Amino acid sequence: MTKKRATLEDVARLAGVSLGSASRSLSMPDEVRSDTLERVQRAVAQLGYVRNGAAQALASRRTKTIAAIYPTLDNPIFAVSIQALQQTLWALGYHLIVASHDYEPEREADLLRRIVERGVDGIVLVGTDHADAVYDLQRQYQLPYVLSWAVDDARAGQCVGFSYLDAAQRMASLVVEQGHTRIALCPGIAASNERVRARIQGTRAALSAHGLPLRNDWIVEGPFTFEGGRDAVAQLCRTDDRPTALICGTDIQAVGAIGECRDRGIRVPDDLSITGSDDIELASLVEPRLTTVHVPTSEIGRLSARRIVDLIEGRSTGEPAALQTTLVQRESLRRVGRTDSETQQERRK
Amino acid sequence: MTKKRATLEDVARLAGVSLGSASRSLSMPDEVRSDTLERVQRAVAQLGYVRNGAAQALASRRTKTIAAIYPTLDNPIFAVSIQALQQTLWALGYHLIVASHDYEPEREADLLRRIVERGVDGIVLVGTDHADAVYDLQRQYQLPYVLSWAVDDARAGQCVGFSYLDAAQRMASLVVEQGHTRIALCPGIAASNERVRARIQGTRAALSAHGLPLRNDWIVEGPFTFEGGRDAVAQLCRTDDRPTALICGTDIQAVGAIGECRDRGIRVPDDLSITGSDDIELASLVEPRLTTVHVPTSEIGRLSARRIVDLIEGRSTGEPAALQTTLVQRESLRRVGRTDSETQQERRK
DNA sequence: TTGAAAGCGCTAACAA
DNA sequence: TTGTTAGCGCTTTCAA
Repeated sequence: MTKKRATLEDVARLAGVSLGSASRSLSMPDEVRSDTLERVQRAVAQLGYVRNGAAQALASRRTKTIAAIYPTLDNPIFAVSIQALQQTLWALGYHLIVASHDYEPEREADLLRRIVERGVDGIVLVGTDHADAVYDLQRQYQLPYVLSWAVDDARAGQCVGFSYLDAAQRMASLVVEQGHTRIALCPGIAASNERVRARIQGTRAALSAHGLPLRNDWIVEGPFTFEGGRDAVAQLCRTDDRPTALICGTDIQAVGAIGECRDRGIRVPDDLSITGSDDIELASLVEPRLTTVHVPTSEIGRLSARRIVDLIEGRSTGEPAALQTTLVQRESLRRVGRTDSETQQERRK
Repeated sequence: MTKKRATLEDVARLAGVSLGSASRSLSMPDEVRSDTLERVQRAVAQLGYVRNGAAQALASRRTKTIAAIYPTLDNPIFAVSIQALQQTLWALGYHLIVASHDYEPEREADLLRRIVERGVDGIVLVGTDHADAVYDLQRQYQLPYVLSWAVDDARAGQCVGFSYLDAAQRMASLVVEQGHTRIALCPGIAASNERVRARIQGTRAALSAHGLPLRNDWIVEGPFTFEGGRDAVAQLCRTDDRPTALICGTDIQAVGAIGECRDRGIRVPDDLSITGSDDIELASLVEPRLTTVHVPTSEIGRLSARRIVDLIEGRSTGEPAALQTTLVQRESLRRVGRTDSETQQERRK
């Protein structure tokens, strides 16, 4: 039973062909005569032969595997995107190695080092903000790479994402248009995260376009977790000088914020409007349902997979530069100074 | 710059030692004299040498990578578990390849075939219910494996999980103790999923222990999604003959069910009590907060990682057989025939 | 403790 | 189209 795994040589011998022909039958079936192919296939079946990936990788210098490094795998936004990435990659014949650095930039370089050592054909990263060591490794080993969740004119060919700046700007404008002037922001943690900085910048731009300030003490940084949202509300409650709207960087934070409001007896949206971003499935399930911006989560995974494979296989990539986002209006954001029933009437028109 | 990646031979030459010594310096540093080691290390640093994983794998027959096949990567329960699995595996020096079969048993065998071909040192699967082809492959290639989210006396050494039967039984008992007699179940989809079947069995056992039936038309199978929970409520609403409690197989379904109830004007828990399972973070954020069973999600990932590595490295695994779950009582389950304020008073005692 | 050398199983260039 | 053969870069006996 455990008679040592069969090798290609065994297959060739049994099929009565050369090693080369056997190899070709598997890798380029149309470059061998059909009867050769058939004999090899029969031998393969008979021996229950399976390729040895390591040998193949060593000889061909291609591992058929991609590594993806995420901040974390359990944020739903990434989980959904990874699912699409993985499915697409497998369909294209690639394996996916995943790793996460927990928002610690130095860890990312360590991970990448080990990934390089192990050998992969390409890497998928998140965003543009990486330690120099990361880019150094990429360059040194000529690793094809894709920056997902990012747009960057200088590296358009390797980016798959949307403009956080634009999304933040539009959301903030919407909030202002609803009559809010006292607006707080819970954007995430800005250090080593250009997406968070873009959010702050976009929000600030929108507010100042309407002559409103974005107060520094109302920019509450915190992690992308339910807890992060809770804490933001807690912090804003420290004084009586409170905002009427809280723009959160992610739906997760927004849901956490809503939970904290409920626990504190703050009515949403009556006392405080709250908005999110991402439009995760949960956004339309919480009470009140979340006003948010819909982002193409799965699409990013799918396109990142295609893009990295195109890059590896030397195909030109004809995908559009930046993906679109759309505002989704639900009940968690409310026109200022208006009662609930008025808002509902408005919505019915 | 792109002067061809350095090999161990280059290192050996530069260090003035043999290939063998260079190799040993990297893999078994205490089997070489310290000055040899030092010279090799210097050469490694100078050349910026990194191992070639494929060559190493080919020669040593160890890939230092584990593959994990999940039903899906974007269910929060799996995402959290994968995060822990991945972190622990990396800390132990292993890479993680992930794949998902979307609850299609045949796909799992295909994935595994490709994984075997590629070469991994071990695999992590979910549950015990797998196509014969999966176990055949495992056996044929002598692949060390761990069944996560499972307990099975016959394979205790490869299982890391808790008893779904027991958990379901205790939850159902709790519901009965709250005075419910009309109890529906939304357990997931039973085909190819022993965990779902255990839930049904456990629930039925608990009900019949109290002389109650589990009506077949109140076992509403559906996917582990928000939508699955919504649909369950929708289906139960088709007639006026309705349950007073709905036990969901996962918190995700429970949250979906609560959302559907809200949309239909069904008050939870007043008109319908709803319980979940898993105790995901969200469970305590929704309104009403979810009564559920807490399961050791991260622990399963962490222990699965340790277990598979122990198995691979021939260490004996001294972990406890089954992990524990605990009931978490919150507001979504309510004593029958009691008003909301009474329940709250009860809770205060 | 070290060096020499034989593979590991496959691909790809070359010749036939 | 096929066979031959030289590696791919490392690990691991085996002797020294």
